Amino acid sequence: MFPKLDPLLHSELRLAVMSILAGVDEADFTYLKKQTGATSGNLSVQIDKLTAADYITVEKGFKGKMPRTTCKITPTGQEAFSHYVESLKEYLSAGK
Amino acid sequence: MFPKLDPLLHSELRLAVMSILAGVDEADFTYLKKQTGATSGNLSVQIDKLTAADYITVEKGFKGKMPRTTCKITPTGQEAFSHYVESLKEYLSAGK
DNA sequence: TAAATTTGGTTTATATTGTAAACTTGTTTA
DNA sequence: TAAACAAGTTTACAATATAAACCAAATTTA
Repeated sequence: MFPKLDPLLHSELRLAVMSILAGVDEADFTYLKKQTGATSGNLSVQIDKLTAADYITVEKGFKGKMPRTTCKITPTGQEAFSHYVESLKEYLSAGK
Repeated sequence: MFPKLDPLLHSELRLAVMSILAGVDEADFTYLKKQTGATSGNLSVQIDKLTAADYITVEKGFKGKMPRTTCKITPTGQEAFSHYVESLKEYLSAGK
């Protein structure tokens, strides 16, 4: 009745990040930070976790002279995100 | 863009409990335990938290000779649950 | 009827998480 | 060249979730 929710996605910030990445080709650290309102530290940690799970990939480069970190969702990540959304719906609709 | 999610509801077990209670008049401990698959200890703790927030009320009585704990959602709880569902939708649909 | 088992929980301890604060490295600006 | 800023990372601490241990009363069984 209540499917287990992927703990990696059941986190406010990681979910927000995945939600953004699910809709765009790629997004960089600063963009994610602005959109989510997260602190750099928190964002950095959560990006690491998503990367470790192969839900996203991170590429580090430079924009001019400033470092730039670009994130992209992977197929695994897309799949996990969709699955999470489906699971969650069972929780939300159970009350109806 | 990404509203803050009520931390009390953004928890797998508490969400499941609230989801059940949102749909019925009342439910007792054992029923909640069966439906959610939670351990007694975990369920007990989470019920306490929901009670402390006045999201649910708990009534203790007896069914025959055995103790029985009955839970009911409060208007505050209903409201918080609805609000959570609405907030969450913004996360889930952002990727579209 | 005494011992073992089950029911219906609560308390406590521990492992996991989330998050903020402090730090680093390099860049721009006054 | 000193101060302020950008883009992150590391670290330390607080909050959470969860399992394990415990408890009391009722029921079953030997």
